[in-house]
Amino acid sequence: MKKVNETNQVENSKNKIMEVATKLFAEKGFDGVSTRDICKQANINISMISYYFGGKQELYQAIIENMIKKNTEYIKNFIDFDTNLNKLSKKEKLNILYIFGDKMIDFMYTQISSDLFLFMFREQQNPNMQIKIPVMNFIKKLIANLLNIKESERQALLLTLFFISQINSPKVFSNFSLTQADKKEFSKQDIQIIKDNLKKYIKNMFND
Amino acid sequence: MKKVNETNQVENSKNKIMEVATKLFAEKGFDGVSTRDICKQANINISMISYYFGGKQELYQAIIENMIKKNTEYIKNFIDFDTNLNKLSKKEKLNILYIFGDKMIDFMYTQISSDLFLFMFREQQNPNMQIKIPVMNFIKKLIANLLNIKESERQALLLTLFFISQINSPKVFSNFSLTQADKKEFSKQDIQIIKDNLKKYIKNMFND
DNA sequence: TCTTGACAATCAAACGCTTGTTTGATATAC
DNA sequence: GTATATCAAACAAGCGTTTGATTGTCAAGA
Repeated sequence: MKKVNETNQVENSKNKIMEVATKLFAEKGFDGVSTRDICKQANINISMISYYFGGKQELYQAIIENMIKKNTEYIKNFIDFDTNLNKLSKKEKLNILYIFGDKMIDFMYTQISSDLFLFMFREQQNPNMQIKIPVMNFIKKLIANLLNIKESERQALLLTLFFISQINSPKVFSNFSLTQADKKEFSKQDIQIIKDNLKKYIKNMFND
Repeated sequence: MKKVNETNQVENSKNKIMEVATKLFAEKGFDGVSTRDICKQANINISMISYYFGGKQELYQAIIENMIKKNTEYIKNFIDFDTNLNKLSKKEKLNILYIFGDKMIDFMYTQISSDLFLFMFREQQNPNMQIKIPVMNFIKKLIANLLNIKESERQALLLTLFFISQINSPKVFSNFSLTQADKKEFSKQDIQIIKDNLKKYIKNMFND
């Protein structure tokens, strides 16, 4: 049966699949989720994943690319990736780092589902997937420009910044918690504290 | 055929399975590894996983428990979990935190395979597994004793400390790297820098 | 000392089940 | 009437586990 031949209908089905798949992949990882799981929860026929995306792997890829694209666009609202770093003062560079941390945390709480970040987080551990994340590359350049340190330390610094902002997302936080009592959402005050801590960390890292 | 009826032989087979399984689970996650993969690499018959451990899930559990036990024993060499925290000064408490970070980083580099940590790291994301990690609970108590802050912030702080020390393990670091060039081991100097940074972070967190 | 029988360790093969994907039919739209 | 979207059913491959046979070991009895 052909429902309604408007692109909307197709996009609705595709989006529904991606939405459910994102949630499930985030929870259980790529191998932990079956195409049947996804289709059942999305109320969509088994064959549609292959029909729309080509296969499970391609659906996975599509989700990650979509997520990175959204994050990149979001961060671009606050940080200009084309900035000539050499023309900036140290204070200005540091300020970009503050904004980066601030906005990444906001992004996790408001933009898209926080599942996406847990997803991205997990994905980075998969050696087979080497998708470039423009935001990360820019920040890495920024760090390189700020500090005359070895590549390895630069990388460690970048990862630390990235992780600190991720760890504190409710979803990630919740999954890493030790007790049930910890499994709660953060308040706005909590978020502010996390932001301040991250800022302190950056300041401490680059000013000493 | 019965090879040699010494417990050694049995332990050798069991250890071989655990060793290979740990490596593979760390690389690809629980669902990403098949029992056939494990047995093939370990040069051991398919049926032996069920024979020795009961099944794949039980093998997984055994590995985690073993890893946590080793880590706990190692850390106990440097930190007394039974210390009455109320009798310590703030400086002494901070010192325990420094030692904790220091030794955790050392542990990742020297004790056992660094795979184990990537494993544990990933494992913490699995909502179905809620195994208690004594080291983490002690540090949490320490933080609670050090700072009169809300539970959520305490938890965030604990996770941040734990993650920072984990992120910088060569294995984790390597998997999170953006480029091939980053995929290298750290030198002793690098490790010292990481330790110093962690110490600065702790100092900054608790002294301000 | 030799034989015997219970037991431990290992194996190839088979089990039933789930997986991702494909198929061919059917319904709808323009 | 052609193209699109959806469906139930079937497909081969892979999964974790079990089976039943086989081999090696060693203590006990002759």
